[in-house]
Amino acid sequence: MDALWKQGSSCDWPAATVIISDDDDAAAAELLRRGPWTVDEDALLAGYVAAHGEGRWNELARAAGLRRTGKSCRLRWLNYLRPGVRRGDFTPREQLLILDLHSRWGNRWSKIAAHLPGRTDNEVKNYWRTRVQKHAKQLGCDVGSHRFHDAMRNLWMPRLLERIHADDSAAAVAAAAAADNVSHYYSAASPSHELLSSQPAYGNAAPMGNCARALSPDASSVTGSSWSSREASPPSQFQSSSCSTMAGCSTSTEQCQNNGCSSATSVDMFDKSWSELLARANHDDTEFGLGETGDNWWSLEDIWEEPLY
DNA sequence: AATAGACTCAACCGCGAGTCC
DNA sequence: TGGACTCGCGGTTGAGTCTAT
Repeated sequence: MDALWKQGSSCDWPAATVIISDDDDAAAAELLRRGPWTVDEDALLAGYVAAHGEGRWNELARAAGLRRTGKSCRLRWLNYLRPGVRRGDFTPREQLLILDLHSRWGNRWSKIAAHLPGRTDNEVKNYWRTRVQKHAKQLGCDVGSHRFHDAMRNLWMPRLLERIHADDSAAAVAAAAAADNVSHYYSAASPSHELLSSQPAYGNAAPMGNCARALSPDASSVTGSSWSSREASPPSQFQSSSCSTMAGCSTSTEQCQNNGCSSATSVDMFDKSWSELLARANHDDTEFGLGETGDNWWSLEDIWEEPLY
């Protein structure tokens, strides 16, 4: 379609792009808006869906008086207006789950997003393309390569686990202090999953410890081995990490940063430490455990043996 | 302060599958 | 059976924002 694009300055809608069809007769009826949605359009769409429900998007668009395609309405509703849509940075738990599920299913964004309550396939896809592929580029390899998968398993995922443990530990300590009952938490010598069980449930998701299992029907087909399933401790590059202990990261943001960790307020905590870890791995002549894993991909279940809640 | 390049993410596009007539 | 239509998915784009120089 050789459509003519212009800014819709003459219509009563806020400035936006409209399509004028080449067909003169249809032009008047084919004024379709594109580009960012306005508040009015959002209200119109949300109100109509609330009253009549989802589905039949083309018909809905016409009936609601929206100068949008049904496709556009559906996308706007699902990715933005739908109740329960979560916005903002991905938490370390979500990042870890994305890495794991992508290793199983590949670019099945909607399937992956279905296991991240409130997240859309578009968000997951964007996260992968911007964050993950950026790291692959830094490594000079493809995201589908063994090298990158091993880097994720041996560098990225343990780092995320550290962060999750640190955050949860700090939160637990804070909660205990607030209750003026700190000694109870330390003297109980409780395993982490008991400690963390006091944490509020994340969204509507199942607890992550169970999540990796419950949400992975084909988990049995994943046969990859990893350091945690064969060793009692992480690879050397992580044992030597200045931030390899929970205490190293949980005491304070400042200390964490001084120790070489990313800020506790930085959700994509690996961004700032990627180069550092990469350099360390190269210095240690580490090939990301490629030889140890053979042809098998890593699995979240391999490195996440104890429930986090 | 200005500019260029990098990055993010909302939105669009094309295509295949499913449904209806 | 097959054509029209709808839906949903994955890939791509580009405007706005951020960051480095």
